[in-house]
Parts: sequence; C-alpha cells; structure tokens
Amino acid sequence: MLRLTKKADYGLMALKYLAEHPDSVSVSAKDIADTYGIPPQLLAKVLQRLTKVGLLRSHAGMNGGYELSRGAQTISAFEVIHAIDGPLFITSCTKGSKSCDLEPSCTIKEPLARVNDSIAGVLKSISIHDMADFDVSAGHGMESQPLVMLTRA
Amino acid sequence: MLRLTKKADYGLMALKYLAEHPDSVSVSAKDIADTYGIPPQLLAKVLQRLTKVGLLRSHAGMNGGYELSRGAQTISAFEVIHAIDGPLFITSCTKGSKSCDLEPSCTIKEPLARVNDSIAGVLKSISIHDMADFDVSAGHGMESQPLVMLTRA
DNA sequence: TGAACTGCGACAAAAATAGTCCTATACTGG
DNA sequence: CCAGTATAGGACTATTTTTGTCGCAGTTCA
Ligand code: FES
Ligand code: FES
Repeated sequence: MLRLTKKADYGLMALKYLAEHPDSVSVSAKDIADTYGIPPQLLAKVLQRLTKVGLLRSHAGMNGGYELSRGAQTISAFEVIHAIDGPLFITSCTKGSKSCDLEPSCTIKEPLARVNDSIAGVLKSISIHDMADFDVSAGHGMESQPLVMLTRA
Repeated sequence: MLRLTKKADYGLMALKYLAEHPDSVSVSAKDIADTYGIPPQLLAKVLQRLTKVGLLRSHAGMNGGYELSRGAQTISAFEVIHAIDGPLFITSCTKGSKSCDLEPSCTIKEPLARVNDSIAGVLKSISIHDMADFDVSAGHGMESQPLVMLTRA
C-alpha cells in the first residue's frame, strides 16, 4: 500500500543517476536502462514525461540523451513523482476534479487531506541531491537518520 | 499514486464512526455500510481484519457488531492502514521479505526508506480521535492547519 | 428454531500498472 | 545527403492489484 509506481521509481533512479554524473553532457535512456536493468522503452517514456514538464533537457540524434535542466538540489522528489504519477494523493478521490461516489457521506476526506499535505511536505523537502550518494567515501557508520523530523503542530 | 486503498478508507471511516458513537455498545458492519453507502460485505471483511489485529472487539449474534477495543486517542491511522493494507510502503520492493528484481542495482532504496519512515511517522502521529469531528459546534473559521509540522533534520 | 450477526475462503469483475510495438521526427558524423 | 542513433509519442497488450460478490459455517439471542 501507499506504494510508488515503478515508473516513479525509475524516474527517481534516472534523475539520481544524472545527478551523480554531471560530467557526462547527456546520457541516453538506453544507457541508464542498461545500467539498472530496466525496460528501455519504458524508461524512455518516463524521461520524456520529465522532459515535458521541464525537469530534463533532451537532445536527439547521435550521442544525444538527457541532462538535468537545473541543479539537483532544486529538484524535489515531489516534483518528479507528481510529473510521472500525476497530480496525486492519499484519498481515493482527488479533491480537485472528479468527486468520488461517496463524496457526500465521506467524513474522512478533510482530515486525510491534511495528512496528505504533510506527506507532500515530506516529499517536497527532499531533493534529488539529497538522495544522490556522492560517496563521501570511507566508513559510513550510521546513515539511517531520518531526513525529516516531525513535531505536532 | 500514493493512494490509500478504498478498504483502508472504509476502515478509517468505520473507526471514525465508532469513535463518534461511544454510546452505542456495538454497531454492525451493515449499519455502518448503510450510513456511508459502501458495500456491506466488503466493510465486513475490513472490520474482521481490524478485529483480528485487536483494534476492534466483535460480538456475533443478534444486536451484535463491533466496538473499539481501546480509546480513539490511542489508535493511530498508521495502525489501521497497516492492518488493512499490509505491511507497507513507498518503494516497489518491500525491504523486508522479498527482494525486488532490481534490488542489486537499485540506488534509490535506501533514501526512499527514510522518506518512508517520515511518512510512517506522520501517519503514526495521527489518531482516530484526531480525525473524528466531535463537532465543537459553532463557526469553525479555520480548520485547515496541517496536523503536522515539518522541520529538516 | 430462526433471524441477525460475525468469520472465512474462493471467486469474479474491474481498474490500474507495467511493458511492448510501431511510426515519426530530429540530430550527428561521415 | 545518407545511415545510424536518439527522442517523441500513440496504440495496444499483458500483468497485477484492487474491489466486490457468493456461499457456508459458527454465534448469539429472543
Ligand atoms: S473517499 Fe472520496 S470523498 Fe472520501
Ligand atoms: S525498487 Fe526494489 S530495490 Fe529499489
């Protein structure tokens, strides 16, 4: 439950990869797909989507490929997920557009919308750069501190 | 994406309902299903699951039904969702048991596990009681403050 | 006893995801 | 200007997950 789609996963992996290889001017979808063993055509579509929303710049032709259109610090996980998996969130009904069938009786929508916002906040606070492993090398004793602290409002 | 299943929705609605009706000794699945217009048999199963994990107490026979086994303040949204939708989370692979096919190459697992924990934290910090609307009556000017504040660690 | 419940397991239907295929277009290098 | 490598994207199929149904067994109570 509450699972990211594989497409979103792929997208995040690709962006992370790009963030970690600033040297390469542009990397092809196939290259990334190969290194991670994911379906090239599927990844291609994901990258196309990310290009469309402006997170990536693409370049066709030989030695073509993709590159980040801005710094990895400025790209949040939220943006990526949003671009790939659509608007989003928690409740079965999308609060914006189409009302779900149990709209009138549903008592849970409003409280969950707030949970929703909190989760969106978490996702927004994490950038591709945060996820990238710039291998500060050496022993990484403890690397499992949460990225975000929570406090009741 | 990142959507709660309807079952989880139903479960939360039911618990919220029970929290708001402490007077009734026990309420049948059908009663709740009727008031919200959701499939009775499906809700029944959800409630059975919640009973199994100990969040509810059930009572068969006429005038039977369910009641909260503890105070609404002590039941977190996390518990409910976990009980209904299974262990959980974000990444396509469940970190515990079965490894996903791209386990060895996946570079994103560990960072997302932390996001995951943060989200779990949000869910854990919200109780059924928080979601229940005990109608403090009167004008409720602003009721849309987030339930949780976020601060970078 | 029988009506109104819960408790399950096995299905079936529907929807969302994942992945493939095919064609068009763009750029590069020679 | 041609061949090869890429992106762009629509249509389609396959797979998996979610949602919902059915039937039957056990319980409680009047
Ligand atoms: S789930 Fe749609 S209104 Fe509550
Ligand atoms: S998605 Fe499974 S290991 Fe990364």
